[in-house]
Amino acid sequence: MSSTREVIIQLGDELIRKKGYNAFSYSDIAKALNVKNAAIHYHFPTKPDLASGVVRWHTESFDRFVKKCSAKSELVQIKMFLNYYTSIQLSGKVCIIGAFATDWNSMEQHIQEEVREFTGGVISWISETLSNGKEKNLLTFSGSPKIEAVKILTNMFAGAQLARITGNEDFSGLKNSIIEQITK
Amino acid sequence: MSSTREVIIQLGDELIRKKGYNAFSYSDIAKALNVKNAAIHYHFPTKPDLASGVVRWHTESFDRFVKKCSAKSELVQIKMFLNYYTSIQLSGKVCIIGAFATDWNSMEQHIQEEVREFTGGVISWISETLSNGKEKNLLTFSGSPKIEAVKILTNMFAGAQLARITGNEDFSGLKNSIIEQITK
DNA sequence: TTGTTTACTTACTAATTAATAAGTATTTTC
DNA sequence: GAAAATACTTATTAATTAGTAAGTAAACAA
Repeated sequence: MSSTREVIIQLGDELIRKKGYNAFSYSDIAKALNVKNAAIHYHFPTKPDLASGVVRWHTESFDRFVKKCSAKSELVQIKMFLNYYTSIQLSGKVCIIGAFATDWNSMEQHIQEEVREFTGGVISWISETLSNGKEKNLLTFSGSPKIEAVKILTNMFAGAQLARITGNEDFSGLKNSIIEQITK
Repeated sequence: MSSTREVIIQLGDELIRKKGYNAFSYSDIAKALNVKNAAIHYHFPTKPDLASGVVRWHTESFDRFVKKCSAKSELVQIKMFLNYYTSIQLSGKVCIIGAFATDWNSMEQHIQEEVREFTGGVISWISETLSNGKEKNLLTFSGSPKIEAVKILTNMFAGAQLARITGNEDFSGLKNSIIEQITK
């Protein structure tokens, strides 16, 4: 149960989402852990292996999130999802979907598949949550749940990116506007 | 007026928006132009100089866009803006704002300022166009023009990013939903 | 206790990177 | 026609990169 492996994933995730996949190197992680580069290669032979580990961590993390809030009302679930993105924005990161999207064409196909699957899962969850909420008359929106889900996701993940450039004042406005949109 | 300089900017722009700022090198451009690396350094001594040239090109390009559609109705202007993003998506690129946003913390402060100014200009233009359209009863939306502008921009620029991952079917749905939202 | 696995280090390679200096041919300017 | 600017090439540097091979020390398993 090497905890080093987990710490490497955490540091890799932070670097990918703060600096970008192609802007960090194994030595960034090695220096932070006070070990040699080869120690990182021991746990993750190649950089795509580390990327894969990071994506898997997000998949597991999102599964835990879904489980954690499954008992709450649909409105609360969506609000919790928006809060997750707020914490991303406040920590100066971007989400893993956005981080990989811009570097997409420099990523291995294998990693693309994993990111694709993760992203599909997130969109499905939002869609279903919106759909269930509408059925129970807890949520209101026009158009298909899928399109509404994509709208919310793009607002949030580009919101976190945009906040780096223009500051964070717009982000909370964006978030409130989404809640208004699906509750009025 | 060396056209090489312009071609380098075009190639640099394409590489930044297709592969990412940290995923391309001067040799990518040099090979495409069939010249030596040093020839690129002659026109743009450092990589941030090239990034600056690319951002300036986008600023001038956006100014031309604003001028070109200033005589049209506000609805048409917004539609033209959405069409611009559609062409980005179809060409497999992301917009310059999104491209720099994810690599933000690996960019020089000087470049960050230029991107910030460009982004501010884009948001202002959307806001004002929405605001004018509302006054003339051509457009309808709840909330402030600024928030609505940020919503549209995030939908579009994350939409182009997301389309890389999930395919382009969602993008047109997103676009239609925005038009519906501001016209009904 | 012996052997094997784990988690590293040391030491290295080959490739790529951004960047510079010095030289050259062509064009432009005075 | 001389001087200077333009647009490169050749050649090189120093740094960084991802990745590997071989060795080691400690924990663990039979």
